[in-house]
Parts: sequence; structure tokens; C-alpha cells
Amino acid sequence: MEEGTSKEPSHSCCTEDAFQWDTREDCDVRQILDRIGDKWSLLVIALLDNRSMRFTELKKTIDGISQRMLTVTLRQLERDGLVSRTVHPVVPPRVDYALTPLGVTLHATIQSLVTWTESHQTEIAVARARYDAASS
Amino acid sequence: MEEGTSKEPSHSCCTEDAFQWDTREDCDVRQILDRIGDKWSLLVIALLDNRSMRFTELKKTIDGISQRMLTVTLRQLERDGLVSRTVHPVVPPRVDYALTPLGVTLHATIQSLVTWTESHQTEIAVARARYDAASS
DNA sequence: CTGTATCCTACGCGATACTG
DNA sequence: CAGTATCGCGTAGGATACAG
Repeated sequence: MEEGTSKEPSHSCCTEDAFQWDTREDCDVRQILDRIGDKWSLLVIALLDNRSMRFTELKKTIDGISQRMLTVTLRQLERDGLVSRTVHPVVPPRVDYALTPLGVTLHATIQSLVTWTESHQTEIAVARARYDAASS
Repeated sequence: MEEGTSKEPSHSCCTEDAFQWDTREDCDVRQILDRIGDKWSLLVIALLDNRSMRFTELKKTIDGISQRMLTVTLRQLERDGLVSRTVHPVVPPRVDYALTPLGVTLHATIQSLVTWTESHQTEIAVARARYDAASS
């Protein structure tokens, strides 16, 4: 429904070989980047690496996430086709979440982001300390 | 200003070779990921690719960013050692922003995220449409 | 041009309670 | 167990005005 935006969706964000992509607010890239940039999506995708996890399992693993936000986040990811939701008709209910093929391709990138963070956290800590010291 | 987090930073986020990284809220990875996940940082880093840009140039390029948020974002990135700030003592003032060597290493990852987004925006749009249609 | 200082609102998100 | 529904707060961030 809200697809019918008369707004011209920027189809080509890359000009030639240069990576000068579109920065308009209504750019698809921005839309998706915002999703990735929310508080939990990235965590969930990173965690859902080639194995499926149950709702409660995710909730226990991700420190600090509320029931509500886990649900909301999973729904968004499901809507984006990144995560699959499988309901087992048993009692008590059991729901498994896993990455879709599309989700897997994103996971690779996410993972490299996490890896980068792990590799450089010390440098960042040092930089922060220096900055704070200098501005004292 | 008073950013003095006395919170114990978790030192080891990686257990062995497994990529089961720490998900605690006070984990460094989470701290940095949160920074990356804010509304503008990612955009700025992506834009600052191997060339320096002036304040106004950034502001014009990033659609929708306010003066305040650009300043705040740049300060954070500078504090994290990802972006360098060069003030030219001329009048009117001229300030150039550029990626530091550390920032460049992050840029590569960010760029792959942007590229992924560009490559798969159609799939996501389709997935969303299907999801919305199904839940009608 | 490149900021900084206030003010103020929207909404992300947590807490809690309830349901199938 | 796996949600949904409500309420309410904190704060990210926009608007505006002022300054070096």
C-alpha cells in the first residue's frame, strides 16, 4: 500500500564505478540502512548464524532485550525477508527463527562489521581516552 | 561531556575461534555497534571516502541532516579516532574532515554494507510487499 | 563558514499485565 | 512458550537563535 509512493525511488544509486551513492532520505539505501541501524536487528542477524533459535533462546542470549522489542525486531526482519519464522503446532508452542538465504548474504557483511569492531576496539578506546584527555 | 563511563568494559568478547561473541550490554562490541547504528555516523563514513570534505559540503550532501546532528556526529567520530578534523586558520573558517587510517579500515566494511543494500533492495521490497499482502 | 546553546517534541523502547 | 496490548519515560534529534 505505502509502496505507491509517487516519490521516485532512486533506482541507480551508483554513478559509474564511483561509489557516490544517493543520500536522499527517500533513497532505498537509507531506508534499509535505517533498519540495520536500529538497536537490535544487527544483533539478531549476527546471532542467527546458520542455526535456528527459539524465541526464548534469543531472548536469553541477547542481554537486555525486552520481550516486546524482540518480537518487533523479528517481525521486521521477517517482513524484510531476512529471517524465517517457523511455528511448530505443538503445545507449548515452539517457534524457530532462522536466516533466509537472503539473510545469510547479509550475515556475512554483518559479521565482518562485528569482526572489525572486535579487532579495533582497543584502538577506539585509546582514541577516546586521548580525545577526552585533550579536551579536559 | 561527562561521558565518564565507569562501567567495566568486557575485555574478551570472542571465545576461541567460534564467533559466539559477547552480547552483554556493556560489551565493547555493543558499545561500538551502537555508535555505528546511530542515524548518521554510517552515512558520514560512507561519504568520506578517500577525500576530505568541508562541513557545509557534508551538510549539503547528506539530505535531511541538521546542523546540530552533523556536528555531534562528527565529534563522536573524531573522538573514536575514525575521522580527522582539520581547521584552516582563515577567514571565513574552513574545516576539513577526512577519514583517519582507522576510519578507512571501517569504511571498507561500511561500503560492503551499502553495496549489499544496493544489490538486494529489490528483493527486500518484494519480500515486504509479499508480507504485507499476506497479513492483509 | 562553522559551529554552540536552548528548547521542545516525537518516538523508540522498557515495564508490566494479560492471552492462546 | 510465545506472543499482544497499554502505558509511560528518556532521549535522540529537529528548530531556532546566537557567536567567533
